[in-house]
Amino acid sequence: MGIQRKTSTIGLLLDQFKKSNQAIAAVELVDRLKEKVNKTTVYRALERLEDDGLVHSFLDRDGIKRYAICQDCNKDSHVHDHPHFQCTNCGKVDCLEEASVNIPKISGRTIHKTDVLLQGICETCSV
Amino acid sequence: MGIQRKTSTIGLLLDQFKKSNQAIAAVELVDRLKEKVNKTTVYRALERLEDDGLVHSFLDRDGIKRYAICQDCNKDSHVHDHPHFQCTNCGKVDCLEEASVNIPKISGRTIHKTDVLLQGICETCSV
DNA sequence: CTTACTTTTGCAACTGTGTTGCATTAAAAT
DNA sequence: ATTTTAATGCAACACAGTTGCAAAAGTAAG
Repeated sequence: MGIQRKTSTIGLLLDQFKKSNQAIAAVELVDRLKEKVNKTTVYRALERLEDDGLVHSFLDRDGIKRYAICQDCNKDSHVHDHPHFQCTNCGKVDCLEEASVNIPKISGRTIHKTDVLLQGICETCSV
Repeated sequence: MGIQRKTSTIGLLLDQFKKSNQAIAAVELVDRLKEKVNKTTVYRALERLEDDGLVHSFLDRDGIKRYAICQDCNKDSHVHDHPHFQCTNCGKVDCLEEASVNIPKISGRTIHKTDVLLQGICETCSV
């Protein structure tokens, strides 16, 4: 349904995304805002942000829902073909906007969505 | 820890995988065997099968754990770089053993595991 | 075939993420 | 200021998967 009203929850969430370029777990956002906003509200506000193309969501290696800022999306066009990277050491997740993954044609099947989750060691953890 | 004893649970599970080439949800297996085996036992037996390289597991679009037969794995070598395909209409999931996805090098990060979940319409549903 | 040893199982209770229904609050339009 | 309806809080729920522990069942040894 998208965002109809500018509420404080929406503002607080956008602030969180501005602080870093990482994909943040929904539970993490619930926790960060727990003094100010109810968890149901956080989940529902994230849905609205996603409907409007401001953020996109995906599941990480643990099946936990994560949200990250969108670069060039809006209410009508959401394209998220970029892979995501999760560090197996620190657990952080990044969008790899610059990397493109080539998906081969699969006979008999029509592909509409591609989810790529790469796992390994990030720069910070590889010292 | 792997399989130490040939139990009926292990046999029942392998039978299920022999029936089709699809990736079966753990909950689905629990349900199929619910008259014969306790759900905890199913989860633990699947773990053992995976340890021995007989099956591999991954999360589907809903974050549900699915298991599928391995082609050429064993206790020491598990390689599962093939993509998985989930039909958005019927929900079925297949291993695309033949398709290979090309993952670009990512500067500063070492990739150890690649999970690719393609979503779209399968042959049966596209009529 | 009996015994001893250890893996596997069943049960019950629990975790954790995410969802639902409903009454209340608060944007925003009139 | 009043009305409208989106957004919120709360409590209860849903559901996949896990844990601890006692009982059962493989397996090897005698």
